[in-house]
Amino acid sequence: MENTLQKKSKLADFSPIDFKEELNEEQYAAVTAEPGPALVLAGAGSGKTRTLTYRVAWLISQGVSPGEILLLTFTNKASKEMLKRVEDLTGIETRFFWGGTFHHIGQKTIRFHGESIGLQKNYVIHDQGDSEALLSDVVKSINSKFFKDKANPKARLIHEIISYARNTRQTIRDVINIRYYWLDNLKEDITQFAKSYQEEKLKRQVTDYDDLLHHWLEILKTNSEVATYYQNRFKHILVDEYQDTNKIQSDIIDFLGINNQVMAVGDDAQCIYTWRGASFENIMTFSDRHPKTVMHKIETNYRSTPEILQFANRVLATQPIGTGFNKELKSIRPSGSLPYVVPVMDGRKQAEFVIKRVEGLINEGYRMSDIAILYRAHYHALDMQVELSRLSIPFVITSGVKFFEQAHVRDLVAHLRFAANIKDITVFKRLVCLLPKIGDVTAGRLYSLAEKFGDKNNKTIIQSLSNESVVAKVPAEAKEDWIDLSYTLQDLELAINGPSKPKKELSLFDDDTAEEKVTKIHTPDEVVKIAIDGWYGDYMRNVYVNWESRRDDLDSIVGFASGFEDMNELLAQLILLNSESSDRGANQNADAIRMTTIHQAKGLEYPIVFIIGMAEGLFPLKRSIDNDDVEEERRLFYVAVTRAKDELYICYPMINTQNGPSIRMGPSQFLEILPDDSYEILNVRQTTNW
DNA sequence: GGGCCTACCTTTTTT
DNA sequence: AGGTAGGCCC
Repeated sequence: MENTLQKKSKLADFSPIDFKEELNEEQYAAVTAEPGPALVLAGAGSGKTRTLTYRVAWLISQGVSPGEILLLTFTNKASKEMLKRVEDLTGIETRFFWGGTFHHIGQKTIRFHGESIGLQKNYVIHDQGDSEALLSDVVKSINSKFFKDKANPKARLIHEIISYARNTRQTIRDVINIRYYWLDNLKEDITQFAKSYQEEKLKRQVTDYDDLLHHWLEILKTNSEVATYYQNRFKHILVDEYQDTNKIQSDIIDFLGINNQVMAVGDDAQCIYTWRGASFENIMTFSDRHPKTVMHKIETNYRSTPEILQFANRVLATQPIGTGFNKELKSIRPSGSLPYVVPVMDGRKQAEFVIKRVEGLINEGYRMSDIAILYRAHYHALDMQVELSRLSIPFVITSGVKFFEQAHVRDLVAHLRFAANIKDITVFKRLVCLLPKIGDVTAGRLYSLAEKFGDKNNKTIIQSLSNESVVAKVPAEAKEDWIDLSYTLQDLELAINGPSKPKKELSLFDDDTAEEKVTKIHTPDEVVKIAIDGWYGDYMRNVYVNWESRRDDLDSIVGFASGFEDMNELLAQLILLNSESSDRGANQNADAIRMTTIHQAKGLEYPIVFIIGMAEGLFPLKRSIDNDDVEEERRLFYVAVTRAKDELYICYPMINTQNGPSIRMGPSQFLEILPDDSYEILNVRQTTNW
């Protein structure tokens, strides 16, 4: 009770919010809804995030404490945006809420309660690459010749199948029957691989992304005390982008929301993650699973001109009948120009057009940061990037090479991860394979050797690495590096865990509490610094021509780490935030053109939007057409279109020069199907003087 | 057998 | 720019 009052007084420092004044009627109804299950259908640009954040503020104003609210989102970007706006609005720091992506909250729950399913607090998360590497090892250990047969799928595809099965909670047999029928003869093998893979991960104390959801649900289901705690603790569960939840995510929400406290917010027309198991069935059947659900529709669009909205509505109207909830966005803005469709010769000409038009827009008074260039796939933006760089036009690209996926960043993080969890042989291999003459096989052998030596002599694996008996088996050319690396790892192990605890049970006479005081456990940023100053810092100088800029990247991780108190939390974030893009070309906050994939632009808005590569085969992608996934691409197009506030340009190259011989292309079927008066065609040759 | 080097290809989207 | 198959060397 006192606690609640304190939080309220904090809010009181802020000017009180006049909910009625600041929201429209539709929004107000959703924001102030009575407790109970609610489904908020909020169309694009209708103030979905606004509604969500005001809902939080409303709940706080009603005496709910931040700790009783769970905020779930789908992507890091959405989560960051939402938490920031909640903080701006309520003045309450975001750390008082449980908020973040599903994976983030799952990770946290497992960190607290993982023992019951066999995971220690120091378990480590594997990213895509690690997961595939481990799976590949598992497959080889079961059938050493499996990958020798070129007809067999690669680890990547097998992982994709296993992942899809888990996210949709289907058996691997079913998934293969439906989506991978050509692998029919491998059903049993892959099922076996999946089982062993699962066991191996547990043994190694690692999880992949999917485990973060799976173990989370598992803990809730098998541990009624924990389940009851969270079910009662979270008085309000708010789920953003509900249309993009997959089966396991909706199961988690349903389970946590047993007391009818879920408010799901979403837009079925913007479901664009079915390839990851998202199912807009979830949103369509929400009220069946949550009886007495109150539905709120928010359809007033504040973002776009009537012309752009009409275009968007027409795109939706071309969906097959009965695909989603009926909705029609209503604009309140004054009329603007029709969307422009711009045929261009090729990627180069497309870039030229965009740049020329950008110059015009700047003269009209727009800022660079008002302009976004959206595309279906990273590689569609290649020409664009080249031209912008050539003319030194500032741009921020939130796609392509991801910061945390670059080799040197992963290498550095591998040090920390291995020191934190020495059972993780996958990450060990990644590290020592950097040394000359050490490959996958030798790395595995050396690991076993150190493990055995450690067991016998009551030392950790890392302590054993520099022992003569192990070093003796290291290839001559690698010895020097090996020893340096060992010392660095030993420093890290000490810095992370403090003085070594003997691996076996403590003897009765050990006074480990006294020991703890001798060496302090370092903060995460200090640990990162140790890693950079260790073996790797020297190594990278010899390997990378541009080692200085890479070194800067690593140094920036020290800064990132200083925001963390707990090493495990830092490591989890380093993996889960891997979509955090590097700010190449310009600073994130700089006045620069934004370039992103449509997926990453979801939830964002820009005065001016260029959609490039709007040709049949590029958007929808040929592959989607082949796989019968065109409807999802259409929703994606809808998302792209509804990002625009004032002006929308849709360009399509007529010749594809990407790989090999030039191929003629036509406009996207999504354009062809629209009535002619939905847009205006711009003939580039006649419009050279904007 | 194991590792290295070169040429090729990768991916559609994210955690 | 990073990962990988195929050919070659130890």
